[in-house]
Amino acid sequence: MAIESNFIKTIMEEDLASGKVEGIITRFPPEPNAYLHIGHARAIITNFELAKIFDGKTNLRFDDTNPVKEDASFVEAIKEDIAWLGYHPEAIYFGSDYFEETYRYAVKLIKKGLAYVCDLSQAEVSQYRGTLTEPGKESPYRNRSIDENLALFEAMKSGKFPDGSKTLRAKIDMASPNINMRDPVIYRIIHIIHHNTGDRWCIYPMYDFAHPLQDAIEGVTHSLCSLEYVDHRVLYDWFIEHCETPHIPHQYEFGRLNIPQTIMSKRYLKQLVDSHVVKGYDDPRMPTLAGFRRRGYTPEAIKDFVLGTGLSRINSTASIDMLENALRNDLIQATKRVHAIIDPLKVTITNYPEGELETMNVANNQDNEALGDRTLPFGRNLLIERADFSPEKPDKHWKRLSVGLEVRLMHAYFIHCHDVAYDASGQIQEIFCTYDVNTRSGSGFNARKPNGTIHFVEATTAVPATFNLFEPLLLEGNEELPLIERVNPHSWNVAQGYVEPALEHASIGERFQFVRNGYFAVDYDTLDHHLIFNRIVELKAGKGS
RNA sequence: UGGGCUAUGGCCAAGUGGUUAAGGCAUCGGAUUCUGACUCCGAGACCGAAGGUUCGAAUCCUUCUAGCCCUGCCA
Repeated sequence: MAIESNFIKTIMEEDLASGKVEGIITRFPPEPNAYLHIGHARAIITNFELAKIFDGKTNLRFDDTNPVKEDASFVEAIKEDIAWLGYHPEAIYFGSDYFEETYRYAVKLIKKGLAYVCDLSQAEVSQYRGTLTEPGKESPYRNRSIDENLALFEAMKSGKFPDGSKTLRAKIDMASPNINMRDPVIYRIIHIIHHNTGDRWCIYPMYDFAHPLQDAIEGVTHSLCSLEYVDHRVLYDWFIEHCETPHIPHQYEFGRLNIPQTIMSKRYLKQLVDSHVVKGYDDPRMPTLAGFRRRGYTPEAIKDFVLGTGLSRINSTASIDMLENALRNDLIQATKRVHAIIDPLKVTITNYPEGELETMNVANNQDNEALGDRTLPFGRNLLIERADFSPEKPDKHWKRLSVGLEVRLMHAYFIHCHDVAYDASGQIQEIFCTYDVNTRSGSGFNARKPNGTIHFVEATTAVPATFNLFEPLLLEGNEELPLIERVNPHSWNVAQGYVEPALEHASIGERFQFVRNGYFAVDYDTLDHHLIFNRIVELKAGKGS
């Protein structure tokens, strides 16, 4: 799927046409303080796809200007997720690579009388800032001389002052209705080891100051970000203008993409991991890209979802159906369609000779010859899905097996049920059927129509398997409750069942359509010849079910 | 009257003055089917509200309403 038309694409086309820019350069700038989640996919895909359309470039830039929150381990995880999505950045940068340059721009602002060292405490700065409806007051340190500011800033840089004792602030307008313009702090003192620059620096630029400069340094033409930065754009432009960067980038904002009941906040994701509600950021129930990957989602599906969802200046909430539909669309042509019985019910074919077995040759995917074919055993002892049998036909829409009814076993024969055995507790233990030799799959038999088609597995050759039927972690219930209590506690259900022998050597990560049971992927934790499958997504329900 | 952003069918979303307002998801009918899957037909909005400009407006203007963002030395 290609990117749909959207307002940013239009802007780029116009900029190119008018000669405002010569080429498109975008960037994806994550802060390395958590794993990427499905919400980030929109930003990643938008930046890369847009640049691709115009034969431009996209950088990956780690926005690491706050060493107290960031960690090198996240850098690797983020790189991996982006590569998984199929994107290869033109270059990988760190905001911290530009600390020297950023510092020089700060000095430049001081020299122009546009920045000053402020001794106000954090609380005082907050007080002086005013409120949403009242203007702020100017800092008493606002009019220090340029020389004094230069000396003080130099001293800040060389570690003469403790954390929080001083800041460098841009001198703009304490009465601005836009609070971001009320002399924003642009440098703060933090004595800590930075994951990239070690102890070389003890002053760190703020996002608002660093980001436009990073964009300028890299030659970014269209700096895309989310809606909450709209109010920051004037500041962005102010820094670009007054720092007189050789290159002038522009910021454009778009809305975030949410999924209902899904946790889309780094803070909460961290909480789930730290509290062991999940087994890690890549737990298959997590809405992280790593979680989706582990669960068996394909990057193509995520891309199609994001692209199909479009882009606008609205924070939108796309239904999970869209994501699942994108996944099914990808999987339906890419996966082998095989048989698995998740909740087995014994079937004995009473007129089939004991001890005999025959095999059916079946295509792995009737719509994709490239997937080859396999053999499927058939014999006297079979297993079918418990839900595919009812002692009596429940209603006229029933298209499965009942006593007195005949159904087709997919890729095999018609069977007719004539008896049911119950155990002591009244549960159905086993059913007895006869088969019709003339109805063998592929024989072209069409003398009569079966009541439906169900799938099966031959009991003596079937391979035991464990099915993880988990649901993604969803938030439910009272929004007042703590997050941990709102997470669906039964999100990981396990079933023991069987798969056909062809799957015995399935490889980790391989995906299948289990006919009538949905799509599954072989999980990482394959144990002792015992296959484990994660359910990725269910088949569409269809009418009457 | 702090500032900013947004408002198109259940959910996304094209559309930037001119035929019956694209498309996807979901839903509901129907056909087909060796998966009740897939596929294939068919069905739905007068564009937040009210005015106004215009021969003509979802697209321009006015007013109103609703939602979201902003008072980190976070990003």
